[in-house]
Amino acid sequence: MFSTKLLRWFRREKRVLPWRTEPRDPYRTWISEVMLQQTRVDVVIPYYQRFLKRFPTLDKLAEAPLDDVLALWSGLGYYSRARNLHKAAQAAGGALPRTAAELRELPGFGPYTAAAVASLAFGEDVPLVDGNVARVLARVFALDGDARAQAWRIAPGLLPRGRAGQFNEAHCTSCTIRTVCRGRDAPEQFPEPKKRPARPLLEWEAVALRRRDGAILLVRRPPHDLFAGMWDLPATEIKLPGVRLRGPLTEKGVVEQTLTHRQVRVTVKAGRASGTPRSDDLRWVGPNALHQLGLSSLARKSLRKAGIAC
DNA sequence: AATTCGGGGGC
DNA sequence: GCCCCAGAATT
Repeated sequence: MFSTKLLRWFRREKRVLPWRTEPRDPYRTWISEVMLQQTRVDVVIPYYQRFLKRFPTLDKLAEAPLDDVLALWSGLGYYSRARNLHKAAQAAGGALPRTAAELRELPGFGPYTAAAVASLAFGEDVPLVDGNVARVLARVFALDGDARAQAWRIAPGLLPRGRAGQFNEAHCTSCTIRTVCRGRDAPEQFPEPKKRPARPLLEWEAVALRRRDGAILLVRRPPHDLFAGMWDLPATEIKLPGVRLRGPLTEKGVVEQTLTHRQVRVTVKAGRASGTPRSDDLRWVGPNALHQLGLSSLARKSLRKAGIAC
């Protein structure tokens, strides 16, 4: 009997990745590579489809308001990726540069993404190192210390000239170099496991204020803060200039979200209010507009806890 | 060289 | 609940 797990695996392996068009499109390659940073293929695909539908070209992305870009990124995490994507689209001036060195100048292009776009979409002979490459090379060569940095040093020598794109994208269905792999007998030892940092608890109280017509009061989170630039329920401690509370707040419950470096816990309250916010970062949002707004996953959890579909 | 920045899936 | 992770920017 086949397990459902096996079937799921089989389906995943057969799946067509929508950014692997022929010929390869630089814009699409770029978007997919950025979305795939720290994010699984299965999660990315629907986001990619929606994003490409809304921003089919570099120019469309450059012309779009940042808020629209963040809205399409809502739930994907690491929102600076979206802000940098937008900034880079505007800086590119109509077309992406064709070399890794030049791409590296654009915001959001680190060593990996620059090499990926240059080799996959423009055919440049440059190697790349992602987490997988670093791990494989760490095992094959028994690298200790900073495997990623050493892998970048080794990679150019492994690159078949003229086929960098093909080489960089290849994935191992089976390992054919076991016999020369120096980490074979202790694969878990290479690369050295990282020590995990503590995860301090970050806690605040937020309030879902509803106007008589059902609109919800949302605030834009400040830059350089967690979820920077995303919309959220206002914390009860912040001032709400122009907004008047109508009646008491009632507690609706607690929502939590585990992030890489923090555990976040938000106590959600609800109440009624009215008035005209005297700030661009504070606005009433109709219940039907919530789904097309740049909200973090935690913000959506908070809204649902307050009984608001989003 | 460390720290920060989200989130979901496997078990 | 605890594990993992397909990077970049900042300090």
